[in-house]
This record gives sequence, structure tokens and C-alpha cells, in this order.
Amino acid sequence: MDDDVVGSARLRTGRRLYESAVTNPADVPEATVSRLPQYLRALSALAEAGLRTVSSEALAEAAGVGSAKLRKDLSYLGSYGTRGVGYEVGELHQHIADRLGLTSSWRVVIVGIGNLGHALAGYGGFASRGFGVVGLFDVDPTVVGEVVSGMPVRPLDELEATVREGGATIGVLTVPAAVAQGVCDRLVAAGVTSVLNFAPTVIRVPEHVDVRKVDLASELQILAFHAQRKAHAPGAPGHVRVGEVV
Amino acid sequence: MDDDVVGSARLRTGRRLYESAVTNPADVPEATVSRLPQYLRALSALAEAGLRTVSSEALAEAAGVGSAKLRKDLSYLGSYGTRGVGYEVGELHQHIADRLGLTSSWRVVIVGIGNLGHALAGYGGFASRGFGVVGLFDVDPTVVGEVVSGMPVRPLDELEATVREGGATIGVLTVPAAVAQGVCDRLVAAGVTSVLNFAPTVIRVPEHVDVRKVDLASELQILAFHAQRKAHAPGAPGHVRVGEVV
DNA sequence: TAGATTGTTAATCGATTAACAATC
DNA sequence: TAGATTGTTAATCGATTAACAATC
Repeated sequence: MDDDVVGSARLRTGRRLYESAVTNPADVPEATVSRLPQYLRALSALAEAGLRTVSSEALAEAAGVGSAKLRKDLSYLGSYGTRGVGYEVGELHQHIADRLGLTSSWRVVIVGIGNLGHALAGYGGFASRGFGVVGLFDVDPTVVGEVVSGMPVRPLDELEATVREGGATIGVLTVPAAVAQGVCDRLVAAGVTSVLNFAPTVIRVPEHVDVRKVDLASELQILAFHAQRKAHAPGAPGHVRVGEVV
Repeated sequence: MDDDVVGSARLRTGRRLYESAVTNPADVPEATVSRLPQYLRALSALAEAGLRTVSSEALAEAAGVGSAKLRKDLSYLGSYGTRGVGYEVGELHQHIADRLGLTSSWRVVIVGIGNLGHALAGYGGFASRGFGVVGLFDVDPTVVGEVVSGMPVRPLDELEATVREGGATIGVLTVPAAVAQGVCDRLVAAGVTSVLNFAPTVIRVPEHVDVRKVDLASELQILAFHAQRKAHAPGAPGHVRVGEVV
């Protein structure tokens, strides 16, 4: 699990000593990056089902996208398919996992061990995918000391020391909105460069830090928008166009 | 809270009897829809801070976007600003809330009361935003009957009856991937038309049903991709270009 | 070789952005 | 009126899609 920094240069298959034809990670479009985890999951499922090779058509179906999009996405990573045959399931899985950095071991801290923090700390998907939780933190003295999934909840004071000693680079924020920015600043100061923010607020970070936001309320509101759109659509039951004489 | 179907036609401000110039909800771009909750949140914060009016520049700053994008987004909803002045905070909040359908009361069921289901059931943001939880479900007999946030967990058998009687149209899936499709099918058959899927699997639904997916593992993997990109970037410590003679 | 399927091209579509005329 | 700020235009950018030449 502990590959070195130039991990992707390793020559597992004995092919491609020079990767000049392969796109740089920086050149992979963001929309493509966001779909790589889906492809990885689909490939895992296909491997478990015993398949050795898969066509772009079948893999796309399993991942819930169109086959043209899938082939375009994979083309950004390089050419790992065989015309007339398809993709070798295990090999493609390995390539994508490499590109996603899942062959490194990323160290994660979770700050805010409320309901959601508890749920995330107990999430089995961390370890199996190259993510190791190295610290759980909370301010609440009644929560501090509690053991969650085999790991004690520490006081917030110990945040910086643990991040530094544990070498954590990913921070998960499950704190109230009001304190999210402050906690984030401390994480960044201690060396975290990637933040997954569950707090319902905008947080600002220096340019070298990545933030992704997961927002339950927003997701529900977007669903509500479309539900309302359906209800108001012409032809929908009870729909009346504004200004229309009924 | 219980506005009727033509709620957005109500004439709160006495203006705009005919809305012909205003875009249909169907015409609001998806990217814009996904930002409306952020704007709503920013407006709430500004209102709490006592502001009456706000410029696109200041609102954009609070929402974490550019001002040009904000003005373009708002233009899809209609013209609620005043040139030379800005937007009236309360009025704009009301308009966006209307468009998102938050003045209706959406009924929600949550299926799968594990760690994450617990967290969501206890989430305070539901009620305050026009979402009412009308049912919690699990298959596990040791969980069924437990009272979570004042509501008893019911056996899965009662899913259809509760969805129908409660008039739920939104279903939240916090079940294992293996059973997600089956539970989703039952939700849809019972009348749910919007699904928020936390299960790490692709689920298929009829065309009239909306699905949004929240996926912790994917989010972490996307962060890992960018972290790896940073580590491999030219100039990064320890970076060696593939094929380069060191 | 014939059939199958990739990888790539080019057209289309949708989103972002800067600039500025309209107008309060 | 003069200053400020919106709403819209048009250019640019990025993502999607269908079609098909390349090739196994």
C-alpha cells in the first residue's frame, strides 16, 4: 500500500517505459475525474462477477453512463483497451486506481464527532480504498475520550500535533457551520491540503488547498426544485399557466 | 407552509401579474439550479446580519462565486434587482425559496437507519426548510421500534403503506448497495418521484423520477486524485518526470 | 479475412466570463 | 445630474455526443 511518489511510473505490465503519449494528470478534465470512481466501482463489481474482459458498452452500462463518454474519459488516461476485444477488467481497474492515487495511503482526520462524524468514522469504505483515519476530534468534553470504531476521540487542542505527527493531508469537517472556517484554517496551518466539507457554509482556503463540499440540504432543495417543476409542467395535474383564464 | 400548486403565481409584492417575461422553471440551467441553495443560504446569513439590500458583488462574495455568474443565474429567475442599488435581501430570499419549492411541504422517508440514517434522521435542517420526515424504515429487528428523533423506526413491510398514506414524494436511501435498487423500486412503485441515494451503487429509475447521489468514497477519491496531481506536479518536492534522467 | 470494438475526430451543446449599455 | 449597479450580450471555454477510421 505504501507506494512511493513516482508510483505511476512502475512498470507492472512491462509496457510503456516512456509515458510521453499519456496525458498528464493535470490534463484530465474535471468532469472525467469525477467519474473515475464510478468506473472503478463498476470494474470491481464486474471482477467479482468473474469477468475478465469487458466492452466499453458493457462497462458504461454498469457505470450508468454512455459508452462514447466512457471511451472518451478513458482516452485521457491512455489507451488500455484492445480494438475488437475490449478492456481487461483487472488491468483497467489497476490503472484507474493508480491514477486516483489509491495505491498510496492517504491519512485522514475527522473533526466533529456528532451524528454524522460518528457515521463517517464508522464507514468501512475508508481502509479498503487506501484511506486511513489517523485522528478523531471534538470540542465537547462528553464526547472526548469516547472510543469510536476503535479510535479515541481527542480534544481539539491536539489537532495540530496529531495532523503533523500522523502526516494527515486530508481533513473531513463535520462541525457546525459557525466554527467550520476556524477549524479549517487550523487544519490547513497544520499541513492538510485536501478538505471534505460537510458543514453548510462556504469555507475559504489558500490556493494550494482543495475543498469538496457535501451538502444534504442543497441536494434536497435541488430535488425539490425539480419536483416543483414537474408539478408545474404543462399537462401536469392541476397545472395552470400564470395569467391564463381558467 | 402549505402553499397550493400555483404558489409562485401569488402576488406577494403586488407586482408582475403576468409573468411572461420570466423563464419557465424548465428553462433554468441545471448548473444554476445547483447554486440556488447557496444563494439562499448566503441571503439568510445576510438577513441575520441585519442587511436590507445587497449588491451582486457582496452576495457573490458571501456565496463564494463570481458576481457575473450570480447576476446571470438570477436573471434566469427574473429581474428582482434595482440598477444602481442592488437586491432587497428578504425579497430575493423569498423568490428563490419559491422557485426551489421550499414554500411547499415536502414529505420525506428515510430507508436504512444505520449510522448515516441515524445522522440524517437527526438532521435539524429538514423541518426548517420545508421538508418533513414522515417515516423511518429498517429491516433489522433490533433497530425497528427504536425511537429516533421522536419517530419510531418501522419495519420495511410498512414502507408502501406509509409512503402512500403520508404522501411522501422524496425517498432517502441509506441502505447497503446490494439492496438499494430493490428498495428504490418499492419507493417508486409507492409513489416517490425524487430519490437521494447514499448507497454506493448506480440505481435505475423510470424517466419521471429524479435521483441525486451522494457518495463519500467518490469525494475522497477525487480529492486523492488532485492530491496525487499536486505531488507529481513539476516542481513539487520529489517530483521526477517519467523517463527523465536524474 | 470478417466481425467487433476501440480511440479519435468534429460537431453540438451548455456553462462561464468580461464588458458594457441600460437605468435606478 | 453623477455615480452605482443591474441585466444582457457576445466571446470563450469546457463537456457531450455521434460517427467512423483504425485495428485487433
